[in-house]
Amino acid sequence: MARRGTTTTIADVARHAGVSPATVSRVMNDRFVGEPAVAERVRTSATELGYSPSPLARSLALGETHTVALLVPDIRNPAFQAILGGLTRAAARDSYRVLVADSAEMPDEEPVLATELRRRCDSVVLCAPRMSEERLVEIAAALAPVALINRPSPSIAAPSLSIDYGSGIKKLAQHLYDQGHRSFVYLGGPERSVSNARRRRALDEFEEATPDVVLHRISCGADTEDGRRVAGLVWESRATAAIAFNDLVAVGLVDGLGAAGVRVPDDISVTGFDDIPFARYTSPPLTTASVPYEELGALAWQRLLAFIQGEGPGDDLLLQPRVEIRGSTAAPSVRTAVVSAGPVEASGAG
Amino acid sequence: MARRGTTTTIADVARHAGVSPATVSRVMNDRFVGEPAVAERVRTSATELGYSPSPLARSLALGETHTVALLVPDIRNPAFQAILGGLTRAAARDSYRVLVADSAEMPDEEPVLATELRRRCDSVVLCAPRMSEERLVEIAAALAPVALINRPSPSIAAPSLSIDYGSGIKKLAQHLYDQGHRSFVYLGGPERSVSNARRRRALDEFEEATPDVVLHRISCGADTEDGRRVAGLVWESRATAAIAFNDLVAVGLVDGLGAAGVRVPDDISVTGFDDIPFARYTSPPLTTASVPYEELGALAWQRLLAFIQGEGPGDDLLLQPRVEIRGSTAAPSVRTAVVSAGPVEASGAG
DNA sequence: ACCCTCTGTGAAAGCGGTTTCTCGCGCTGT
DNA sequence: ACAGCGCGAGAAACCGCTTTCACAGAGGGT
Repeated sequence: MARRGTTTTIADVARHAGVSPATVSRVMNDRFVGEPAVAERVRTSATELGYSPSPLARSLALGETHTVALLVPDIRNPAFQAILGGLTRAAARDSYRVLVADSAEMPDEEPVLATELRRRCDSVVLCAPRMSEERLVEIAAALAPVALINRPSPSIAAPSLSIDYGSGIKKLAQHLYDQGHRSFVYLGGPERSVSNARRRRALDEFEEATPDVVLHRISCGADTEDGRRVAGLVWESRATAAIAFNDLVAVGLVDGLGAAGVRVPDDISVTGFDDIPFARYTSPPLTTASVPYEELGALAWQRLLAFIQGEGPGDDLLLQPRVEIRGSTAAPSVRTAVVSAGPVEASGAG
Repeated sequence: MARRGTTTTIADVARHAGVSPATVSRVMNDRFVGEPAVAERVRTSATELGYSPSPLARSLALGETHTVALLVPDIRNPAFQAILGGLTRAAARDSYRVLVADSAEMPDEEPVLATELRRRCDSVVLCAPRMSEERLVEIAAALAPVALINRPSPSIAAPSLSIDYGSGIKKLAQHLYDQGHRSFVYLGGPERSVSNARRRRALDEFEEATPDVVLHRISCGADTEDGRRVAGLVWESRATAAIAFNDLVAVGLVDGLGAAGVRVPDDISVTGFDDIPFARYTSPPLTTASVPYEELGALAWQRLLAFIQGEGPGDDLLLQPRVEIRGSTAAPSVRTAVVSAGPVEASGAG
């Protein structure tokens, strides 16, 4: 904000043009219907004084800010950044701005953060909120109109856009199965992540449907470092294929395995999830499920705008990931499938 | 914004507590000095009615929004995303929020965008603005207090934080030189990028200081796709080492070269810049100059906050990149240094 | 008893716009 | 000539909060 008295206000323009503030307002908003000469006078005064209306004052008077908030659990996560990018660019086309906030993976902060954000904005996009369904429903009214990404909620009237993680993870598992793998290990994401729960459930179903498969589960996390940390555990599980929560974990896992002398995919296959821009450039290139996050952000905006403008929330959108088969998966080698001791000398982390 | 009349206002609380709005305001802001019983009454009324002050109205009255804008040329660039992350988290600690905007690499949009953003915020951080110095000076007053990232401007009183790209690129060139390379090609970034100019100038100096070096220059871009596109040109230049504008370009280049059968670093060495999180996981891992972008964002906030609070802008901060030597650089092979025709059959793109 | 200070609270004027309501004026119809 | 109408533009209320200023009442000094 400029120092008091520094900026030119609507009153200054009105005085300069010899009209009332109301007239200036009307001219500035193309709502003026009177004599063209008056409008012209106002316009020249405005440019002469370098006037532009205060968005703040307009927001207060109009009750709309042309701003939308995005709340993510971790702004450093490339997937969320991609969503942010898509949302920002799409919203910009309708001259909306995006306010970002990051709950730093603290679910308890989310409700208060979201509510506070909402007061500054016309709407808020909750991206993969970790808060409980109960809390979500609690604050839903205060947040409306709100959009949900990767967190469908049956009891809230809001546009909801999600990735079908279940279908994606099943496709990945099937791909590994088709290659001959029978012993899998799943590296789980954040405990309270809904998308993690989706993956889990899908794997449960997969396990049930294919009884000759053994599926281990490790609680891991969502970050590269998490993947690296559990490399030792993964190898010790003797699974021939690791299904990582996401690409970051997969990349960390591959790196951690490599540091311990385990080769991918020769000794163990690894899959990621998300298809972050760099997944194709890792060594080896990562087999993963491609998720159009940027598009997800853009679509969220599209739906949200319609919703803001009074249309219904629309049906839940469930985007299908597309499996990208790359170099990090291969048929299990006989050796690793049979020999119990692997090429690891000192097994990595605990 | 909520529908008119839906939210409870300060007047509602005042009425409910049997006091004046002024008193409520004072209580809510811990500026109340009267009878404790009154304060207590107000507080219970407030919680009972679920009241929280409108940030918008406060902003208008107080002349401060507790919001800061970040303007970047391309929100999808990981370097800018890292800066955004650092800024967002640092600002959050002081309960400030970040409004993001993206000029989509259109320099002419920047001044108007920045000015508009500034009206909504207490301050704006210009990240690598592509606009001319002239324009920047023109709008500086309207933007103040402003912070500059990767774009020092001698004539503007503002905190300025930059990466010493010149020093970084020289270190990379020196590293290649030490390995025996004498023929370099530089893949230039966006024409109007100041950081690109810095790199260019440093390479000019390097060329002058080491006369036995031949340095080609290719105009490229800042994205993976740009790097891939010029792979053919790079190989045709017969340079034994390619210095890419940044990691994205380097990654694209390596990929484009690989597609044409050129191996890195066997046939040609490649360096990037930035050390994005994935640089160490590419194939081969990328030799690059590590830049602490997240820290840059955090430091920017720190300086900006001090500046907002009336302290001086402080000295220009020049962060030194640290060269990370990885697998994408090696001594030039005799073959590629001598033989004019390379392993390419149909040279890649034009 | 009186004046003066001090204290707790409210009234009102901002902040910078938008919008409803009103009013004066020139025009038309009879 | 006069009622009625439409039109152009201003006055004023309002959005929700902060803050200055004023004021009533309590308390203390002489």
